[in-house]
Amino acid sequence: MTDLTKFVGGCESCPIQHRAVCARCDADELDRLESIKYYRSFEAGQTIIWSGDRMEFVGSIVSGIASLTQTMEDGRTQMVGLLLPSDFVGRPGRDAATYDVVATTDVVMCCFRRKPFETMMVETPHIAQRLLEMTLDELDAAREWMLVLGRKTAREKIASLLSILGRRDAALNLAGQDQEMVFDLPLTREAMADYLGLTLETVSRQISALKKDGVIVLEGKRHVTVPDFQRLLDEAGDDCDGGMMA
Amino acid sequence: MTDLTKFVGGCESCPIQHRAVCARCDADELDRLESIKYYRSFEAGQTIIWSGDRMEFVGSIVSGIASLTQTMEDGRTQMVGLLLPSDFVGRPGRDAATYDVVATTDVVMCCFRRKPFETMMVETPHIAQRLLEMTLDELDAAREWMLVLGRKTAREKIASLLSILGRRDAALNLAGQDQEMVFDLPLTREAMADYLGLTLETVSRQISALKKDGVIVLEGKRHVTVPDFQRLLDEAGDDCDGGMMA
DNA sequence: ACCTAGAATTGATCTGGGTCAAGGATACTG
DNA sequence: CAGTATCCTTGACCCAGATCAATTCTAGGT
Repeated sequence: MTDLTKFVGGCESCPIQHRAVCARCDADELDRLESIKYYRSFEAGQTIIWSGDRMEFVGSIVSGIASLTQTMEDGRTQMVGLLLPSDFVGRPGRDAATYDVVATTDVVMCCFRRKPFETMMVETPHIAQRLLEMTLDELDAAREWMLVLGRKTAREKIASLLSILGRRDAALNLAGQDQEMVFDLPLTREAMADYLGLTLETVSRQISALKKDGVIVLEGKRHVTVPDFQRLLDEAGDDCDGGMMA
Repeated sequence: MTDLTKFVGGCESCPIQHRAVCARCDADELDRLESIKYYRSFEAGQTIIWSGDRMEFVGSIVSGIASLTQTMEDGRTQMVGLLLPSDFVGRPGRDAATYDVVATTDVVMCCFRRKPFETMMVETPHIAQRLLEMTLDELDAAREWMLVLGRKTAREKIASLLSILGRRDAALNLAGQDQEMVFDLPLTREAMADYLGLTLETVSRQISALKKDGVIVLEGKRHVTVPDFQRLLDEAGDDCDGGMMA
């Protein structure tokens, strides 16, 4: 269980304060939020919310990675969202969850009791404004992903995922652009397959192929080095940028 | 060119007034909107907005169907959204369009000049609230579609699309649930293929197969009858509902 | 150091849907 | 009412990625 005491100090030391749903709130508003908020942690693999369950809270990912997943009766599953620190979980105004939310790594969440949060959303435009912004970004990311799922080859899909993960990591670490890019894969091969609409065998084969071709260098199974990021983008089939992940 | 005079009467006679982004506005707010609004019509096949272009306006689809489309350099295209009457076009706060918007049928739009609209959004929470609601719905639809693109077979994809189009039509015509469902396909085979991540040949083959198996009855190439909607849902692989389209 | 279990790789084979190609069906135009 | 353009269907063949089946890594745990 992750130690939560380091967070209870309050919002002024919160690592996601500038990007989360509360980013625009002033001191008063943060005070009100504080009264309906609590922290929870989840271990890797644990399901945070089951699809169909009543949602008691909404909230933000503080640290770790979670995934939104949809499953058909016969077991086929598709990941429909990757939730990173500062991303918002839950849908105000809806009683029941529509997707499974699963902790991919250990996760700490900042939760708000749902009903009071919804009330507050009506009264404080700062929250709704920020949530709209974040939701529009997520919609863009989802649409970017529809192109990946619908039209890209397996190799392009892997390259797309790696470029997103790498870009995200670079943004976090403030790394320079042209230098070598290094990061750890936060996903298992199976999770990547669920994200990409592939089988885990195909994921494995394509990663091996990218390694053989020198597009990436692997150290162990998870540690990735990208010697030439532009090369990776070319492999992803992205004309220019390759889209963002919220 | 569609006759626009029937709309200039104002918002009180607008067919989408209860579902569009202005749905929550009171009379004063509608007056303000009126001052920055104008109607435009587009013919089937015409591109309403080009990806990368500066966006001069945002707005609502009043009648007709448009599609959001993404294209790779080599020509592969993926439809990432289907815009129906009352759906919102454009992203406030963004200068350049990220997708092509193409009129699938003849389309009439209610446009707002972008800059004044953005100003108004900050000042009148009713607009932002409604837009948030609509964006969340679209995000759900996009995620539903990711499952279709990533994990469903060609036959399931076609059945999914038909069930969405049928459901939408039924909602519009207030038809009873258990009776026969009849509607016209608003999309060409190629547009369906672009939506489903398939080729037009596969779309044609699967439609023929569904016809042969009695899941649907075709009259001409566009007029569809669904004798048993539950059967269609089963073919779509949807456990219960099959998801909504904004 | 050994044991176990999940994660990953790699090979062999199969198949759903893509590709290429040849017509049909409508509908508009002159 | 032929001429032609668009949309659609159908057939033959092929290949990317799925499926089935072993191994091989790697990280804990004892």
